[in-house]
Amino acid sequence: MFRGINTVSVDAKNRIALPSKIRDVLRDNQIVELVLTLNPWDRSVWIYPLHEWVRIEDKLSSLSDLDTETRRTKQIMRGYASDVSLDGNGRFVISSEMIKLSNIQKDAIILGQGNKIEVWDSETWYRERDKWLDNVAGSNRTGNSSLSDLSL
Amino acid sequence: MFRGINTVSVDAKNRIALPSKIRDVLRDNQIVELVLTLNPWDRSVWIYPLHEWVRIEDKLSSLSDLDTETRRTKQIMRGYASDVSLDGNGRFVISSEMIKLSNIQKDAIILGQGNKIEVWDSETWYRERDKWLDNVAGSNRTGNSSLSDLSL
DNA sequence: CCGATGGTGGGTAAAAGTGGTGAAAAGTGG
DNA sequence: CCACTTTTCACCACTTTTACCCACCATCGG
Repeated sequence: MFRGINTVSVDAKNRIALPSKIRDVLRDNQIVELVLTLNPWDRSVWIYPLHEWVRIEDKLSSLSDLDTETRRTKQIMRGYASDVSLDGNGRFVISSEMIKLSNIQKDAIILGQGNKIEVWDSETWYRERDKWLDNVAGSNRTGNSSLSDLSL
Repeated sequence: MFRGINTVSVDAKNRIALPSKIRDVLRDNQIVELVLTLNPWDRSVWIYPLHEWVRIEDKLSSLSDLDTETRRTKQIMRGYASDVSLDGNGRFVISSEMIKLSNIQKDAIILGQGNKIEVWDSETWYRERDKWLDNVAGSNRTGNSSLSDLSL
């Protein structure tokens, strides 16, 4: 569904314009409601179509409240989820809280990632990308268990 | 149902304004009666729609009184439960007793959590959140039990 | 060269958030 | 039972934030 990479800018009012390619996908699939949340591993932002997010939310709700770590997972993933509404120019507002967490500066990167969209601080993205590329180039391919299944 | 995070302030009269996003959900679902109680595990405040609270109250009632820990849970959760009424500006009063128990200072955090709303002291929340984030960042993704089942 | 489209910046009216006052109600002591 | 004090709650007023709208610029294609 979502694929490709785009550079976007964050303006003084914390607005980010969704690339028109992405908006085309949303229109073609009649997706009007989006939900934004934190990707805690990369500290990037995830944007899901609502129906996809509801699926995840339901799973979270079914987890127990007795274990502290699990409770925190629920609290943070659901707590940092917020509805995304686009203005007339296809822009959405990203809260300053989320800006801080994801360290997004003036320039950001939007990555299409199948069922979701990722938003990264551009510098962070390039650094992580290069780190991974360098790492992969030098290593033996079979060393990574989850990748070894791929026939590329 | 409830999701998202908001910062709110507690004024000199112990009033807290429910964020408009939350109020929208209440209106859309025709929820007018709310019940507030203590979340004994996190020392935060839980706010339930009345019909949800009744369900929990029934569950609590069905628990045995023989085990001390269970009895205390019943006593605290039911004992500290009180009706919440909103003023014309969508604010409710939190008792000074509850303030003390949850250590809520001037700044508080409101978290949407599915069938309920949580209210935290902001400093406590950020500390707990950062602890969890650091933990997630340091661990391999598959190492975290509560997250491993989620296909995000 | 010109028009269409995507991206960017900014102004303004409306809404949300916050602080305060006064009347009513509840609580307390004589 | 009454008088007095304290608390509570509904209402008003001000400040800040948000969202909507319009205008401009840059780029691309005909």
